[in-house]
Amino acid sequence: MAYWLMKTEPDECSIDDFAASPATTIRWDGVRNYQARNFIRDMEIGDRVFIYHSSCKKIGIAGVVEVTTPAYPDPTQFNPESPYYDPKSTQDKPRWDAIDLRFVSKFDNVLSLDKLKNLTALSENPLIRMGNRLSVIPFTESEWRGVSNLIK
DNA sequence: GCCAACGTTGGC
DNA sequence: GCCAACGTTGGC
Repeated sequence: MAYWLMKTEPDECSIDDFAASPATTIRWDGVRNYQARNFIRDMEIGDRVFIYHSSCKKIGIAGVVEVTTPAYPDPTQFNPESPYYDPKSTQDKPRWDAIDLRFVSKFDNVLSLDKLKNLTALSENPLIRMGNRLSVIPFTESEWRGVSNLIK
């Protein structure tokens, strides 16, 4: 099992959307960055994912979800109506992948970026580096544990 | 709303 | 294949 962090603007999709229907999966689509896509392709069923709320009031990690499918072609890339439409994608050669996620837990309080910056376990993690724009970030087990230890 | 960081595009 | 221009991300 591997560990990850995915960023989202809570207006778009937040931990509450997962918590609202804990038995249902939500498709994580619209990733349009090659590095992030490659990480999505590495994901496996059962992997754990921190949900990170960005560009909002309470910036930080809000909870945990799990991967319920292997990566598959992101349907929004084929849809001209979608903001994520990519005219260069074809059914034969899709460029972008999506994944399905299901609720695991919501933190009582969002674990603030400030606290994450002060966590030694994360000192090497790109999340806390200034100007970092990667929306899917792999976590080592010790990074994951370091964050999880702050929740309790 | 500002602006630094940085990925992507496109002309050469 | 270089690199300037441009667009987007995301914290503040």
